[in-house]
Formats: sequence, C-alpha cells, structure tokens
Amino acid sequence: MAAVDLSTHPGHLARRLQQAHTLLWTTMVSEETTSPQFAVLNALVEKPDIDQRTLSEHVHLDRSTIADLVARLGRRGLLERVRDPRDGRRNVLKLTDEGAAVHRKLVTRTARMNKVFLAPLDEGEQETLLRLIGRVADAAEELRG
Amino acid sequence: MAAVDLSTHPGHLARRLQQAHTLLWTTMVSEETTSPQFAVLNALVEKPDIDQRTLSEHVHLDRSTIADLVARLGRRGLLERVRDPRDGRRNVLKLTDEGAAVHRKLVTRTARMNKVFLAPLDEGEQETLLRLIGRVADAAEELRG
DNA sequence: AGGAAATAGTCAGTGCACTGAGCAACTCGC
DNA sequence: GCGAGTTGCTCAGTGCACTGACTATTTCCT
Repeated sequence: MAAVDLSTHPGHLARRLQQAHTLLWTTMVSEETTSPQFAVLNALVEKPDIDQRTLSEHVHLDRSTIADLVARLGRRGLLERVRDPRDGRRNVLKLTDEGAAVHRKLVTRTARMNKVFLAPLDEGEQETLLRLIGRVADAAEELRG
Repeated sequence: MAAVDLSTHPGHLARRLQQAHTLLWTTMVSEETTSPQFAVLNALVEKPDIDQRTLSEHVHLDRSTIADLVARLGRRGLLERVRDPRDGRRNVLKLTDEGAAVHRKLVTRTARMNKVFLAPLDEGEQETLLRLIGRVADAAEELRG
C-alpha cells in the first residue's frame, strides 16, 4: 500500500492549523494565558457565576480538562471557585477583577492576531473558512452530543 | 469590555475541529493508533530510513514530540531505531513488517473516516475547506519556518 | 589538526485533552 | 422519607505538543 497525501486529510490539516495558531498566539497575544484559558475567561464574562459543567459546554471542553484549566486560572488569581450553597455539588466560578482585566487586555490583542493569522486569505475566503469549519465541527459534535 | 463571539475566532474553531476529528478517529479508525502516529507511519512508507529530524519536518511536529511518539511506536514494535553508522547523531527509523501492516489497514479506514467527517459539506466546499486551511497553515509556518 | 559552530537527540517541565473510575450531593419515584 | 438513579466534580492514567537546557557527534574554518 502506497503512502497517502496528508494534505488532503482534514485531521492532519486541523492539527497544523491549531499548531500554527498556538505559535502566533504566544508571540502576539500572551505567553502566560493560553487560547483555551482565554475562552474560559470570555465565557465567564458572558455568563458570570456558572458552574464547571455549564462552562465546559460553552467552550467545548470536557469536565476533566476544565477542572485542570480552572485550577490553573485560580492559582493565578484570575477566578475563584465557590461551593454553591444551593447545590453542594457545584463549583460556582467567579471572575476576579484581575481576571476581568486580563480578559479586557486580551480581547484587543486577539482581534489583532486573528487579522494577521487570516491575512493570507481575502475577506470572502476568511468568512468561508470560518463558516465551513464551524459546520463540520457542529456536525461532528452533533454525532456525540 | 464585553465578551467576544468565539465562533469567529479561527483558533477556537481549529481546536474544535481537531477535537471533533479525534473523537471520530478513535471510533472509526483505531483506538490504539492515533492520527499523529499514523502520520509518522505514513511518512516512513513514503520515505524509508529517514532520521527523526527529517521526519519531524515531514509531519510538522517538533523534535521532542517526535521522540516521544517514535518511542511509543517502537515499544509497540511498529518501527525500529537504528543508530546511523555514517553519522552517530542520527537515529535511522525503520518500519517493521507489523508497522507496514498497521499502516495498510489504516489507509482504507482513514479514507472512509474522512468521507464521513466532511459529509456535511458538498464536494466543492470540501475542496475549498482543505485548500483554505492549507494556505493559512502554510503561511503561518512560513513566518517561523 | 584543533577549536568553534552547527546538528541530532534526550530530558525536565508545563499545558491541553480525553477516558474511566470513584465520591459526594441532589432528585425522583414510590 | 428512603432508596435508586442522576449529576458535578475529582483523580489517575495516557498521549499530544511545546520550550529550554543539556549531551554527543559532526562539520567547518583557520
């Protein structure tokens, strides 16, 4: 069996895309706060005081990953975990002032970075790319919702 | 500062795409052999007896990651690492018969999986998606080649 | 030939991401 | 109101992926 051309394999391309993104992120956005961490901060700005389960659905990460991630952000003082008095299973997540400040700073930087990242495509292509990735990801998540 | 819509962020979408792909891979292709591992096997079918450095360029992974990955494949008997007698720094990688057999088996399965993965898009859109991702990834890799 | 620079690989450390097992707390049905 | 099932979280284990520091080998320049 001959070798296959990986440039026609969406999984391989997805990995390369994410890898390229991570590299650009650390140089243009932040060395301390990663892209998934920003996603968590952003979700907490949008919906304050949610629990980890709800958060994990919002950012599309599983509960174990969220637990690690939130613990790291907690250690850096960007958020607090408070046991829900109404429901003792839940950790209610509260963004600290510092967490909100970090989010504010990164919002502008990510916007700048996204421009650079997508610069090789014209505006129509950029819109197409985002829409097509979204459709494939949505459909796949549907399968194992 | 208000929250941002992550569905317009290519990095977030890239992560979701890769995540969806990984999930489908483990159910449709293999539970033991991951997609990056398949990329390595495939590279060794295409170019036998290369060293880890060359391999890392082919599959777009850095040398530490390759070392781990190759060690795992070696432990499973899918390849062998031989010190190059011509150049004592190099590990020459040799696919075993079993490694070649695993590759053969996975080639057909990945083809099937890619079809399912991209099924939400029509044929033209599929081609567009792969091409656009490729261009963005290539350009970003160019920056820090 | 002999020392400086480049190259291949390893190792430690950090972070993302998943599964599967297990625990504590809540809800529902009777 | 009590037991069964569900839900939220944690923990251990594995694998991907990077940086930065280090070792060993080769190459290149004088």
